[in-house]
Amino acid sequence: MTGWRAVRADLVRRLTAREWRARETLPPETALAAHYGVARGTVNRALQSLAEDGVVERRRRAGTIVAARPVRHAKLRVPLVREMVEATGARYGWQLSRLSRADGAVRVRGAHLADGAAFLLEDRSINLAVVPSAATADFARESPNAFLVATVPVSRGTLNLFAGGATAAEAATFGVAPGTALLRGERETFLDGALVTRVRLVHRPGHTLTLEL
Amino acid sequence: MTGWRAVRADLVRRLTAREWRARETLPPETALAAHYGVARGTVNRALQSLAEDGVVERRRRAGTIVAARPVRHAKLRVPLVREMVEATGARYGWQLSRLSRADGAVRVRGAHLADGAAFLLEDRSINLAVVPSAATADFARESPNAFLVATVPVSRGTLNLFAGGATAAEAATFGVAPGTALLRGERETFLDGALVTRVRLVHRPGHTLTLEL
DNA sequence: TTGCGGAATATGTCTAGACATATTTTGTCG
DNA sequence: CGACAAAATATGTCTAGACATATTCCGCAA
Repeated sequence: MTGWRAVRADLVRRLTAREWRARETLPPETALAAHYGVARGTVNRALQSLAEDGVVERRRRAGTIVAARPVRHAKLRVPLVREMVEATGARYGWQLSRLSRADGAVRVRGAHLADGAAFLLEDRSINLAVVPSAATADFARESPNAFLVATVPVSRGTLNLFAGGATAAEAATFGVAPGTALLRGERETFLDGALVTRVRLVHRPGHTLTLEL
Repeated sequence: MTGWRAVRADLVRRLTAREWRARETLPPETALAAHYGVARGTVNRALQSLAEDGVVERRRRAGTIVAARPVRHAKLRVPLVREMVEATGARYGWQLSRLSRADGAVRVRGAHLADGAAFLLEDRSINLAVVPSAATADFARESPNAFLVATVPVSRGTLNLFAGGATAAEAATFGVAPGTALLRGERETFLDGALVTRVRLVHRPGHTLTLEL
């Protein structure tokens, strides 16, 4: 088998065999191309792939070096709420609890359900300046997440994760004692620098968030 | 400006303008190449980039469609412990508490410190079959993370995040009441399908893990 | 109508060559 | 020795063409 994946695989093999140490430079593309008997473009593809995974760092003229800290930026798969629920074999549902407007934003509070029981509480505000159609969306029927995914196709943002004790209301919702440790999150999504939505999430007790890298 | 980045940027613009809806197919590469006045390879680069970011999905013959769930697989930057500590302006430190061996693995327990105070507790086991040199590493001086990063340059794995109440020992270490909500993690790293290391992490009270996407 | 095989088509990838761009290295002049 | 210009070099990217591969489409036969 040849091709850029084969070249990449062999470079990974040689890297794990420690043929080159951290901060050490690999041979230039032309040398690797001659070694593997492929065009430089093929080696370039393989090395760019390794660079994207943070395994190597590349700079013009300086060459390609083994990254000092490998898994700096990794590719993760972030599961969607609906998928998380259905992965447990439960039926997914959404229940709106409160809907209000203030300061040019729609605020939606509700719960994602698994077989009718609270799975994830959500307190979201949506910027009407960026997403005017949120003013007329039917959030009783459709979860704000589903609405936004269909409305804002591409965006960037941050996700903060932390632990906190359950408030009295949360404890009642989940049927646990107040103060029970809960996984919380706060996510902000931006489009062209403008805040699209900010959401506070509270996972049900014992929930585990799995990230693959 | 031309080039694949410009093509990508314009496609993003057209996608955010909803020129094509979810599940709808974009024009084929040849048509886009003609439209932008570039070679097909340039359009291919732009579309592959969008596909990697999960904005579109591509299949041979079927064409390129707008992804139904945009942020399915996103590129995140996972911060290193040392960077997390130093980002707060504190001095980083590592303190080994226990070192033992069992079942072909080294078990290392210790704490990452911020200005001398516990920042993150770590209970790790390292598979000696995959990393024999872990048997002789000096984990009192060097944190296992630093050792592994230098020893195993490329790997894949999973990270589970959840919340849990502080045990009596953890509460004493952090100086809080037992049962205080703590952010916990369990990370497994694999190399060629073999488990390299498994580590249980306990963050200090109030800690926030930030992921950028 | 249904099943199946071949034609059509969109993406995947490779090649060879070329030029662009960012650095580093080297050489020259004070 | 130091500053600065010129040369060298490694990666970034584009092009045009070609073939590979997966999938869909379509027509024909049972």
